[in-house]
Amino acid sequence: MDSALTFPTALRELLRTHQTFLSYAASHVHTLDLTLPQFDIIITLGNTAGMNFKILGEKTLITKGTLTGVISRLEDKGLVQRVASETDGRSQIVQLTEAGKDLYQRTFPEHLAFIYRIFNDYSPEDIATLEATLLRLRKAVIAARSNESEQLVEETDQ
Amino acid sequence: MDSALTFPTALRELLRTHQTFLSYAASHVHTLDLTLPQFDIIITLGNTAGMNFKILGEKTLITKGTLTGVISRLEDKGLVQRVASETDGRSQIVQLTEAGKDLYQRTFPEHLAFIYRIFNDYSPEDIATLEATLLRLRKAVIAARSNESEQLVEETDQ
DNA sequence: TATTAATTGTTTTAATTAGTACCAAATAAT
DNA sequence: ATTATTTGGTACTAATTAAAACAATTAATA
Repeated sequence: MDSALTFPTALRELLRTHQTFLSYAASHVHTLDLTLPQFDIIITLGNTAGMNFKILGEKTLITKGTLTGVISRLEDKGLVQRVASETDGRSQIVQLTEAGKDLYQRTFPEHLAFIYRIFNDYSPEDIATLEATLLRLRKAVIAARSNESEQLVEETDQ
Repeated sequence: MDSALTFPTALRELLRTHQTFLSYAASHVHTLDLTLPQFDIIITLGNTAGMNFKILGEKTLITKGTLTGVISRLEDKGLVQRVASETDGRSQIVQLTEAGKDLYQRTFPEHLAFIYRIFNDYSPEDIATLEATLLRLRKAVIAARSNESEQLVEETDQ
């Protein structure tokens, strides 16, 4: 009767796997004297003409407040630059500088190889299964979140 | 030829799923005026006689430096207390206060129900598959990490 | 047109995070 | 018994994070 009284193993495993992966990825990125969020910006901007904070934040999962600081530090390192948008007076376009493009060209393939090493023993089908399993879980969380308001109504008459 | 030049979808999905879950869990925990790490400490200490920083850090995935601050803030709130270990002069035992036990008893079942709502459409087999899929990925990351030194040797003769 | 509402990015605050250095206590090695 | 090493927790720094408040701009509406 006590099996329902513990935190779900699957979710603990999600947290542990996430942490293990981040630390693996960071071990490579730190050799470039960059943090993980900083490198994420570099590879997101690579081979593009740049994008505004809103889009960049959506792609990297970094919220706008944090993004201001991350971009500023990359600007201090001379890797990205802010350019005022011509079409929207509120928008700043972030793009790689020449040094940023150089860094991207030089390090991204090597980083990808480092990351893909994880899937050494995975078949393409295994990878597809992994993606589907994670996507299903994310959608299940979103569904639970949607039901939150209904539940709140139910819980008021206790 | 360009399919290998993008960040793996499966890992992007891992990051997105993780973030979505954390934000879901936080939406409940914040109603208790606690942060996620703080609540994690409370439920880890619940129904135990307390434990030292080392074990507590391993269970919650919080590194020792961070743990000092989290425990101090919970102490300020009167929910946990530090007690010197009787068997090891270096160790501090962290345990719930009466107020902490009250909070745990009152909120943990409700939190679990909130979390388990995610698995509404999962069969027991689905959950087992999810756990196995995540565990396999974590072990694959650990394996890649182990091979890191060998790779470094190979890469020296370029 | 005038007003209101929504959007974009910055700022600020409190907390967490990883990492390093540090201290005291405990254990191991000699 | 002494020395060296390891271990447990704290202190400190730089960076990230979420959240809220804010100014400037744009969009929507009356």
